[in-house]
Amino acid sequence: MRNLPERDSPERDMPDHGISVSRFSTRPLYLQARDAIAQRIAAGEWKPHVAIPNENELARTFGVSPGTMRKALDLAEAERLLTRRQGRGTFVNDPSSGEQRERYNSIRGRDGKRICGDVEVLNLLETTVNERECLRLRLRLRERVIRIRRLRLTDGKPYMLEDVAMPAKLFPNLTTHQDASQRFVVLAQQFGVLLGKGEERLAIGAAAPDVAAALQVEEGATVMRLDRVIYTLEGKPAEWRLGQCLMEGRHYLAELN
Amino acid sequence: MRNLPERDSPERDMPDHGISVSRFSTRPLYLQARDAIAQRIAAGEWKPHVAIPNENELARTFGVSPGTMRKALDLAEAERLLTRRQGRGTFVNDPSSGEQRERYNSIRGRDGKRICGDVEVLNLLETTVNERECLRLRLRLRERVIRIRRLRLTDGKPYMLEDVAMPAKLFPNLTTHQDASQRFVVLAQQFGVLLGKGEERLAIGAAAPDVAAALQVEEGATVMRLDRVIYTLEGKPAEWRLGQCLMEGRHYLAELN
DNA sequence: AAGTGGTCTAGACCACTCA
DNA sequence: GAGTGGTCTAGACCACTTG
Repeated sequence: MRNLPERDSPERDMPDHGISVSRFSTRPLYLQARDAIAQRIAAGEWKPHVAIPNENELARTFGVSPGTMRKALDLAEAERLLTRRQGRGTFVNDPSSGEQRERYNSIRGRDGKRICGDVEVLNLLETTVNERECLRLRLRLRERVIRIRRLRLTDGKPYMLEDVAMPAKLFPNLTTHQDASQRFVVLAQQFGVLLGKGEERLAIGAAAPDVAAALQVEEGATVMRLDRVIYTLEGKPAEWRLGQCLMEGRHYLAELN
Repeated sequence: MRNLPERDSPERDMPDHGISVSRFSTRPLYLQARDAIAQRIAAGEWKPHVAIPNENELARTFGVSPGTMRKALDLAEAERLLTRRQGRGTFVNDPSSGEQRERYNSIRGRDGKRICGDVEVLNLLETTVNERECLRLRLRLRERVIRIRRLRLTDGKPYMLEDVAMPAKLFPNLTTHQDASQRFVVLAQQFGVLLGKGEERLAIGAAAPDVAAALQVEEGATVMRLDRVIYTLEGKPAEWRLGQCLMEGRHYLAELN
C-alpha cells in the first residue's frame, strides 16, 4: 500500500456511488482519478462546453495530491475527454461539435478538407452476430448486434456505401430510436459510450451488384474498401464498419506516428 | 524568469558545447532537457541499446529537478527516442532494429503482418527541386534534393514502385554512398536525423506505361497511390515518397487516434 | 486583482530487476 | 541488497485570461 499522510482512512467519508478513488486498489491513483473523470463525463454529470472544478478542488474531492490530479487531467486531455486552457479552466469536450465529430473520418476532397456528406439509412435491424462481426467486434456467438446499411452523399450524389455493426449491449433499444442516421460519434455520446482508438484496413475492390446499384456505377467498378473498427476508451470494440467508397476526386489521409 | 533556488548563476560552470539547459531561455526546462537528450542521441554520443544515466544523475548534470527531468524523459519516450524499463534503466532506441525499422510501413499481407520486401534501386541522382517536391518538402526554388526511384519486391516479384525525394541538405553526399537502397529510417539514423510524425495520402490510380513496366502488369492496371511525407522531430519535412502499389492480397492499415 | 492552468522543486516510498 | 524507473506528495512561482 502507499504512504498514507496524517489521515487514517481517507475514503471513510466518501460516498460510494460510482467510481471513486481508493488506496486499497492496486490501480495507480492517477488512473483511478482519470476513470472517475471519464465516468462523470459518460454519465452526463459534467456536460460539454462546461468548465469542471479546478485542479486543486478536484484533488481535494478525490483525496489525491495536486500533482497526481494533474497527471490524471493530462491523460484525460490526451484522450480527448477534456480541453485545458491556461487562465480559463478545464472544459469537457463535445464529441458532436466541430473537429471532434469527424474524428474517425479520414476521407478528404481534392482541396484536402474532410468530406462530411449527408447520410441516408437504407436498412436497420437488430439480429444475431454473423461470423465476421464476431471476429471484428470480439463478441461471442449468439450475441446481438445492430446492423445498419447506409449511404453517404455529397451534393445529392452517393459516394460511399456503409455496412455498420454495433454490439446491441452498448446501444440498447437503438432500433426504436429515430436517429440511426446520426454519426456514430454522436450516437456513442448519447448512449454514454466514450470512444478511444480505432483502426482501419484499406483495400481495393470491385463493386458487387447491390453496391454498384447503390452507388450508381456499373457493376465491377473499382472501389476503396474501408474496414474500420472503433474501440471504447477501455478498448472494447464499439463499431465495425465496412465502407465501399468511390475515390474519384477523393483521397484518404492517414497520420503516421 | 523562473525561481532560482540558492544558486546565483546555475549555468556558469556548465561548458557551452552543443545544446544545454539554460534558465535564460523562455523555453520550458523540460523541453530544453528533451532537446539535450535528442541532440546527444542524434550525435551518436548515446548509442542504441545502451543505458543512459539514471534520472537523478541526469537531473544533476542538466541542473534541473528530478521531476522536471522525468517529464523530459516521458516526452522522449513518447517520441520513441528512448525505452524505459522499471528496475533496469533507460535505453536508447535503435531505429534500424525490429518494429522501429518498419515504423512508417503500413502495408500488410493477408495474414495482417507487415510486408518487408527487398529493395532494388532503379535510379539515383541529386538535382534541383521540381514543383511538387517544393510543395511537399517545403523547400525554396533552386534548393537541391536527392531523388531515388526504386522497386520493392517480395519473393522476387515487384509490388511497389517508389519515387523518393529528400532534401539534400539533410543528407549530404548521399549520392556518393553505396547504401541508397537502405530503408529511409536507417538512412536518417546514419545522418543523425531524428524522425517524428508523418502523413500519407491514399488514392486509387492507373499505372502509367513506365510504372506498369516496372511492376510487370499491363498498362492502366489499378494501383494504390501512396503519397507520404515524413517529418523530423522538429517538424521539418525529411522525405517525400510517392508509392504505386499493387494491392492484390495486401491492405493498408491505418491507426485512428 | 483574482483565478486558472503551466512549470518547477525536493523530497518520499513502492515495484521491479539483477547480481 | 543495491539500483532502477513508477508513483505520489505538498508545496512554490509563472503566464495567461477575465472581471
